[in-house]
Parts: sequence; C-alpha cells; structure tokens
Amino acid sequence: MTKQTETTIHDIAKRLNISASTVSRGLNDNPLISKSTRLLIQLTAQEMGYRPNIMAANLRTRKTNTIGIILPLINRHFFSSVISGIEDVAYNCGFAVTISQSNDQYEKEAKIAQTLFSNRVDGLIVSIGMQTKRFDHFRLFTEREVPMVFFDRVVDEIEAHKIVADDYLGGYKATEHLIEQGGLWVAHIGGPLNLKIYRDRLAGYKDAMQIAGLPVDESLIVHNSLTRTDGTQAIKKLLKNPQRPHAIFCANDTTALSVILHLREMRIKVPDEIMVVGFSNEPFSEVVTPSISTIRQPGFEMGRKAADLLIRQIRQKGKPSRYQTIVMPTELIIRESSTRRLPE
Amino acid sequence: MTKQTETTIHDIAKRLNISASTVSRGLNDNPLISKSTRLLIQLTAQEMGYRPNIMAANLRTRKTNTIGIILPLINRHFFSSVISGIEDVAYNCGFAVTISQSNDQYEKEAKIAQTLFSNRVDGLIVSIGMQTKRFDHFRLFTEREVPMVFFDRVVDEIEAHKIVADDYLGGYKATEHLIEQGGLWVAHIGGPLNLKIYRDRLAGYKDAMQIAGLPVDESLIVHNSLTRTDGTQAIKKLLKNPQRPHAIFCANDTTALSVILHLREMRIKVPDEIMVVGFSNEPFSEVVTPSISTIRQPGFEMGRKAADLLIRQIRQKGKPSRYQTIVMPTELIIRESSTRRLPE
DNA sequence: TTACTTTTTGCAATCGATTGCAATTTTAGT
DNA sequence: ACTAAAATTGCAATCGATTGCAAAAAGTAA
Repeated sequence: MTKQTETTIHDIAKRLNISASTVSRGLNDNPLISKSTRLLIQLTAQEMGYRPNIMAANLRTRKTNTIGIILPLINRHFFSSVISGIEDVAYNCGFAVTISQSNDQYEKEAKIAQTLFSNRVDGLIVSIGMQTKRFDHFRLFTEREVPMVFFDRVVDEIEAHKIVADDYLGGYKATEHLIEQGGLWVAHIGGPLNLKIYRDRLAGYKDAMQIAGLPVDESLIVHNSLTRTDGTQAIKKLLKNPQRPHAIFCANDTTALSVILHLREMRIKVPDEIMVVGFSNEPFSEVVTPSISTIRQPGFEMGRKAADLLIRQIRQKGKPSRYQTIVMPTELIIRESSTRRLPE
Repeated sequence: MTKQTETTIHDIAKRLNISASTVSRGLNDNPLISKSTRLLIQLTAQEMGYRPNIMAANLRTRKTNTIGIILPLINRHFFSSVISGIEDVAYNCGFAVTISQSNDQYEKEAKIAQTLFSNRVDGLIVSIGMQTKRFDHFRLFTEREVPMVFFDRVVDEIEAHKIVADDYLGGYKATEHLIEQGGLWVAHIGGPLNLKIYRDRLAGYKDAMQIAGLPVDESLIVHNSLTRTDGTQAIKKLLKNPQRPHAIFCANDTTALSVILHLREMRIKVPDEIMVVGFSNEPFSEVVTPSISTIRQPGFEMGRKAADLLIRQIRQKGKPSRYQTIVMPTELIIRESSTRRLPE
C-alpha cells in the first residue's frame, strides 16, 4: 500500500546479476538471448511487478504508438462512431488514441495540431472544422512526414489519404428519390461551401435535377450552418418563396428535423404536402414521426478504414507511392418523410 | 520540404553559444535567467522552428500531462457528452486526453488499465463496464497513488472521488410523477443490479411507490441489459401480467423507446392507456412521437466536474484528506409520454 | 589441445529535456 | 579598490529503455 518507486529493467538486471541490455532484449523476446534467460527474465519481471516505462522507450525509439485525432465535436453521433471505429482498430494494433475537439474553431484546431505534434503522435486523423479555411497548421506534419489521414471534412490542398462518404452520390440519390416520388420543385438546404462535403451534396442535388429535366432554381437553395435554428430559418424562408417546394433535401438530419417540426407546427403535412430527406442517419431519424428518410454514412467503418490506412502508412515508413481517396458507399434509407404511397 | 531532424535545445544552445540548461530554463521562463537572454532564447527557438520533445520532458519530470479515460462505449450520447466535458476542461489545463472503450468487457477493461498505466497517465477517469465485477485491475493505480475519478458507473469497493447523477432521486421523481398522473400500477424496467446506478434507480422507484401507499409488486419489475430488444421483451412480459401496468418507469431511454414502439404496434395508446418515463434524455427522446418524458443527466457537466476533480488531485499530489462523491442533480423532463391532461 | 565458429551477453552511447549544485559574472556596499 | 552579496550561467547527472559493436562463453572440428 505504500508508494513505491517503479521497478526498472535495471532492478531486474541487478536481481539476476545480468546487464540491463540483456533484460531489455529478454523482455522483447529478442532471439539473440537464449530461451532460458529470456524465460527467467520474463518470470522475474512478472514477479517484481515490472511495468515498462513507455515514455523512456518512446524517447529512444522516437515512436509513441499513439494516434492523434482532431475533430469538430466529439459529442455527435457520426463523429463518435468514427472515433469508436478508430479506437477499435488502433487498440488491436497496439496504438493508443488521443482525441481533441476543435469546436469548429480554427484557433483551437491549430493549437491542438501544435500540441499533438509536440507530443510526437505517430500519425494524425483529422476532420477539419467549419471555420477552417487555412491549413498551415498541418505543415508541421507534412514537412516532417508524419502520416495524416483526413476523413469526412477533408481538405483538397493537402496530399494525404482521405476517407469520405460518397456525398455526391448521396445527394444525387436523395434528390432523385424525391423526384421519383413526385417532387417537381425540390429545394435544398445545404452547408457552408468551403467544405467539400457540402459542395458535393449540392452537386449531386443539382445533377439529379438537371438529369430529370428540372430547373435548378437558386431561390430554392439555402446555405447555412445546418444547426437546429438554421433549419427553422431556412424552412421559413423557403415557405415564403413564390413557388413553394414539393420536397426538400437537407444536407443533414438536424435541419431535416427542424424542417419537419416547423412544418408540423404550421400544419403542413409531411410527406403529403412537402417531402423531406436528410443526411447522416442520426439515431433520432428512425424514431421521429414521421421517420426521416436519410443517407446513411458508415461512420464506424470510416473510422476503421482511416485507422487502418494510417497505421499501414506509419508502419511502412516513407511516403506512400500515391495517396488514395477512399469513397465509402452511402445508402439511401427511405422512411416516412418521403413516401407518399405505401408500397403495395 | 525535405525531412529534417528536429531542432533540440542543444541546437539552440550551440547557435547562441550558451549551455543547454540555460536554454531549457529560458524556454520555461525561469526567472533565474536574465530577461534579456530569456527573450533571446525564445526568439531563436521560434526562428529555428523548435518544438519541445514532450516525451523527453515527461521522462525526466515523471509526468505526462495526460489523462486516461476508460468507458464502455464512446458511441453513446451520454458518454460522448462526458468525454466532451472532460476534454474541454483538460485542454484548458494543458492536459491531453487518451480514450479507450471497454465494450463492456471485463477483459478489455483490465488490459486497457494496464496499458494506460504503462503509458504513465497522470490520472484516470473511469466508468466501469456492465460485466465488471472484480476491480483488481485498478490496484495498479491505487497502489502507486495515481489519482482516479469514477463517474456514473462507479464502484463502491474503491476509495476515490466519484461523480454520479442523482439516480435515486431521478428514479423517485420519475415514479412519483407517474403516480401523480394517475398511475396506480407502475412497472419498472431496470438494469443489472451489480451496477449501483440501477440499484439506486430501483430504490427510488420502490420508495416512491411505498410513500404513495402503493404496493411494490415484484411481478411488475423486470431486469435486463436495457438494450432495444431487451425493452421489447420486457414490455411483452409486462403485458402478459394479470395486472396490466398503468405506467412504466424505464431505467433508460432506449428501453422506453422500445416500449413505446411496441405499444404503438399493439395499438395501445401512450400515454392514455400506459404512460412511460425513461432515463438519460437521449437526443431522440425529445423528437419521437410521443416525446418521451425522461430524467436529464448532465453529462457534459459531469465530465467537466470529473476532470476538474482529477486535475486538482493530480496537482496537489498526495492523497486528498477525504474522497467525495459528488451527486449531480437530475431533472425530470415531462413530455408527452406521461401527460394525460394538457396543462390548463 | 588448438583454432575457429556460433551463440550469448555486456559496455557504453543515445534519445532530449530537467535540475541540484558549483562556478562565474555582475552589482552593491564600504 | 576590495569584499560580500546577488544575479546568471554551466556542469554533469538523471529519467528508463534501446541498440551497435565488442567481448566473452560455448560449441565444433581437426
């Protein structure tokens, strides 16, 4: 029960009358050391309650076996799913995971990057914040060739592996579906265009409209930060439009929800009068009434994939011959908010 | 753009023709060093793009400025809120945060504890898994007096600061509310009793019943793991009971949701025929129809408080004179699932 | 036994920053 | 100018593990 000083390899060495280097090798199962002494060392270590001091090892080997994660907000279903996936793979590969949230602020994001660098993380997994428009805080990593993988909110300007959901196709399928269900005037509530994901969703929307021979009417497109209140603002604006939309494709489920709640208040029926599709498949989307049609993004799998790519890159050292952008499939989940007729 | 070797304090020292120790002190703003050289050192460091190697410092100072977190599952609103709160405080105090999920498995939890210990985290914040019934994996920390703080799923057997929500009062208020709304036969769907939180919620339920002069009928109490399917099982069982309950207090929102969905399927009206109250205030609870009355637990604040207590303990060194258990207030949120009459 | 491999083990430097104590320089006092 | 006190700076050990290379021990063949 008393506070004891940790046992080190030197303690073990002394006890066995051998050198610390032998102990070190023995503990690492180095074949240079005879089987018998290896066993002896390991048993003694166990018996003495030895715990390696990873920092010392890290300092020497210049590795930390730690992956840094930077993302906007932990407390969001999609992001926490990604973390969960990353942690899952990382843990099984012997990596620890350090997480920081930028709260969508550029300043904090930059400071976090500095800190993680000083902590010498072996690699970085990043989803940038909404406010982030400059990327010099990642130069630290590119210059020293610390592997990075971006996910979801990726940045074009940096060469690195990227994991994204198929936002374009998601946007396309969502819009196409709304059109098929009878929507002529399909509106879009989108996110800030400095983020590629929102540009892609918008592009999918526009293409689906054009291919269906429908006009892309800018008055039916609203951009904001996709918060709960933004959604309410947006639907209010859309309702004032001379041509009331038949359907709305929202770039996330939060605004889709806002829209639905506001329409309910206005006694406008969803989906009969206005149909709604969201994006991300938040847990609430399935259970709200009417349940929200949405695009599923495989967060957990994206996390797993990101961790996998990153660790691979850490292990092989040196730049990969070429960087890949992995596009994970998105899936349209059709629910009540966009089905006018019951399937026969 | 070429991979360069990091600049160290020795490089700075050489450049300025002074000793590394002076540089070290200068960088740390040690008043032993004259103001002018301090400034000179800092400017040169900046200019040379110096980044401290935190591992080296850690090794020497025997501190990591890192907090370890162990919890069952990251990907859960309550837990990710807690993480968010912890990260918030930790970041502002200059601590990094390392997170691992136990997936509710004892084995993994134990292994994580080992790893975090070897990584020499300065402190640990823990919510134990459902399967965890032994606690020897934390002895490592208690023996070496590494500060620990438990939250939510705390363990009685270990002396440490604890942060919990007021589960007892939450259970009490939920039940009392159901009784006030006219429930005579109030059922309870609870969690595994090896976890104190579920014992407390159950106790609150029982006391509320007794104080109202109602019988505590064991056939109206079901215990399971509170998953979605468990909830469905439970409500099916309760419906078969000779005395059909008027109301159900569920120990989490997930089962409350299951109950509501199943009752909807059975065309049993909520709240008119059976009322429901959940626990935790998941995001979906507010928006599902009928919206679910529930008990709010301040996850983010609990995280902040836990981090605060832990860091305080890390800084002051030595055992605190006594360990406190902080009970955070819970709040009954009354929604549609438990209100029979509209408020006049 | 001698000479030569092969197998084991140890020496000592290294990773980069921190810090007690000694040495040096500056300042102050007379 | 001389000494004591105060302010700066440097030396060298230290944190604990890793690793290239040399040294020692064990094994083999003649």
